[in-house]
Amino acid sequence: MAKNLLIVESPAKAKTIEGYLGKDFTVKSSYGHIRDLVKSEDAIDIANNFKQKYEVPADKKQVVSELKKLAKEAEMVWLASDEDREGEAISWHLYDTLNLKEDRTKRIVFHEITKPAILRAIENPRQINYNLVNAQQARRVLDRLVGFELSPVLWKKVKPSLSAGRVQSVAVRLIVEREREINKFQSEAAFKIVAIFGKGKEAFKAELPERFAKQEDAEKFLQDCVGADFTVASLETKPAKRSPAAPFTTSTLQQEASRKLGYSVSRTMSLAQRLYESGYITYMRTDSVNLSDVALAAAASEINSAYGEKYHQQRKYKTKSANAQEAHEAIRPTYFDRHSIDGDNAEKRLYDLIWKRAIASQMSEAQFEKTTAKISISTRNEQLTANGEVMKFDGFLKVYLESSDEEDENQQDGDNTMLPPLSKGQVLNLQELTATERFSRPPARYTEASLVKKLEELGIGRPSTYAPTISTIQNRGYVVKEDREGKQRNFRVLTLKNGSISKEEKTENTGAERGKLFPTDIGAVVNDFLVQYFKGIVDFNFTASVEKQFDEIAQGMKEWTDMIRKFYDPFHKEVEKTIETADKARGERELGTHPESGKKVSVRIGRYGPFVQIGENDDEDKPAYASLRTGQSIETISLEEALELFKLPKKVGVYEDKEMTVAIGKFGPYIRHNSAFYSLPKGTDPLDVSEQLAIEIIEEKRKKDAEKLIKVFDEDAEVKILNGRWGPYIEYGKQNIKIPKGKDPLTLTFDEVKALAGEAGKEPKKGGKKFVKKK
DNA sequence: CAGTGAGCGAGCTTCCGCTTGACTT
Repeated sequence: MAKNLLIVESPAKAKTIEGYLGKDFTVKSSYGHIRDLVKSEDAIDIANNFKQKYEVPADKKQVVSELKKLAKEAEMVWLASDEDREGEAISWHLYDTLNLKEDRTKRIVFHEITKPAILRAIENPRQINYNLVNAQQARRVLDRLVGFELSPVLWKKVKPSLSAGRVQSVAVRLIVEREREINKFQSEAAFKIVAIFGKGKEAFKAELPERFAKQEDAEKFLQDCVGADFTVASLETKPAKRSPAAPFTTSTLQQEASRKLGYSVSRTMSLAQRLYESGYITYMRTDSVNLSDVALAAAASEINSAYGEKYHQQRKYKTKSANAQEAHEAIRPTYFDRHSIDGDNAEKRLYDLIWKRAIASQMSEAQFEKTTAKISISTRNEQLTANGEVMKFDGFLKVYLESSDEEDENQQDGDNTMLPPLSKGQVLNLQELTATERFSRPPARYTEASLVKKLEELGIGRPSTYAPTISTIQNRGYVVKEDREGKQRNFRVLTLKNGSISKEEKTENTGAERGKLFPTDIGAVVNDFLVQYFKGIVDFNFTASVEKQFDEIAQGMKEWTDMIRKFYDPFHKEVEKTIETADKARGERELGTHPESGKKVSVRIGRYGPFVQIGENDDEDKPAYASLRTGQSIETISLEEALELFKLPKKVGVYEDKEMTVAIGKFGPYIRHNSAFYSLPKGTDPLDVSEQLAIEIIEEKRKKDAEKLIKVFDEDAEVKILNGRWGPYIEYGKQNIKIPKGKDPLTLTFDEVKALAGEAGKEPKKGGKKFVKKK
């Protein structure tokens, strides 16, 4: 039995370290926290100085009992959890739970998993820092108190099962407020002037820095340019440079993987986890941009041998975020000379991104020569500007270019172009001059990754929680990630060519979105409720201000119970007051009156989501109801759109003695007939479907289904074999079952099919929970 | 892929941060 037991947080880390330390050390992992507050109400004894009640969760019992056993046998236990608030608390929980003894326990820390760093740590043990532990307890207790007092308020005032918390509620607020900014945004049009001079290879573009708000001014400008002289008025050449970005942290990795590879935040994290467990990269949940000395040296030697010494430039980056805890290194390849890895395509691409970013971070800057030419117009006072850029030395750009969030349209056609040789006073030959109507753009909706970026800037959330937070706000129904179709918009283009001006109207698609975060109505209502009654909690600075106090606790300058008391008492009062006085929040909005009946038309949130109501609840004839459709919201729906909803579902006729009804569902418009669904062909207006057309659609679908059918097993046709997109499969009630390799679908017997259904272990899904009245 | 939409009834829900697998498609 080894004399020493060393405990870290992550099992992959434990493996690596065991290799560094040899036989005298057993290295084990705690798998993160081993204890948490109990789930029940009495987790925190508020009257008794917020005394906490902890328990070892079921899935950690085994880890704890193994560690207990090993600790008993070891001469010395080394607590090597991360050097941050949570890590210190993990060490203390271990100390307490494993019943460790002070003289046989040492606390050590390292920020990088390299042999020298580990050995140095072992040479410099210390004690558990209880100030830091207290800061963690304050954090934990505050989050529990906020979450478990606010959520029940929402259950009472909005809807059951909702949630609120220090982090998620701010994330939702950001999305709700951004959506409102976009909705109230008034786009302004202006004409942008672009000139093309010269021909063929010598051709280049110049722009007018100003834009014209009115078409007549743009037209006047083009008029004036007919037959005008264009002369190079000035020519300026300046050197410019660009420096590489810091190596990845969790948040920047998520952003770049989203922009460059199109990965969702959770996909990036699970791929990174696999790379980490395979030993290809360092730890992927980090807020540090720091590289170890070992890594700096390895990167240097790799760059020198692969690209030459002039491409190397050692750089040490400093974090920009105020509450970074920097317990780990930046995310980097474990070995810089490993240019590619074994793995699936997605893993390879992510590794490639990490490798390039880390290597580039240690490379020299790229050098450019930027040329600006100003071009005067004989008939006008304004000057056109042409920009050219020539790369003199590629530096880090040899391997990596960071992408940006803003798709700036000026950037795309203006920069990175070369100008032909020009001289001052040179007269230019105008090929074409255009005035194109351009529109100012609303702020961009958040993607998962840009939301993470924003949260990090606000100091809200941690590397380990960005991905789960994004899932939570979607799971609660506050936010949806969606594509939305854009709208057609006309814009005008005036062109001066060969001495004459032509006008044209073109169309473009605008406002189309892919994979963006949209608030739902329930998200908006919950947000407004929290902003109204708990402004302090959903304030963007709330986390920053409590973090400051946690820091003071960590430095021993503040008592954690005092801090929590000062927060809790007034907060709890607000909670009680709100429960007592606040009205139920339903986000109700009146749209106007029904043009025929004169009844009130309103929208609000109901048990099953947002809906329109025509008439009052206590009217003699019952009100009519209709649910809102995907993409519609309480806040933006118009009276006309609301009334449209009542035109469907619509009975369009009878076929085979059964009614056909047209309606709009989750997947678009459809015909319902005899409890079967038939999608309408694209482009068909659901209000315009005749009996004849409906019958055609149904017969067409049946014909196609019949072609797919291979074999029917029972009379009700609930079990059959079909030809699917990827080959034959069994339809077993509502479940689809794959036919195993080597089985011929034509010779399968009913018993074999039943066995397959059983093997798959697929019981029909049970319906939602139902309330059973107690007798 | 329906239509539903009051309050009542009983007993549920919920936080943030630190870690991985065990699940299904």
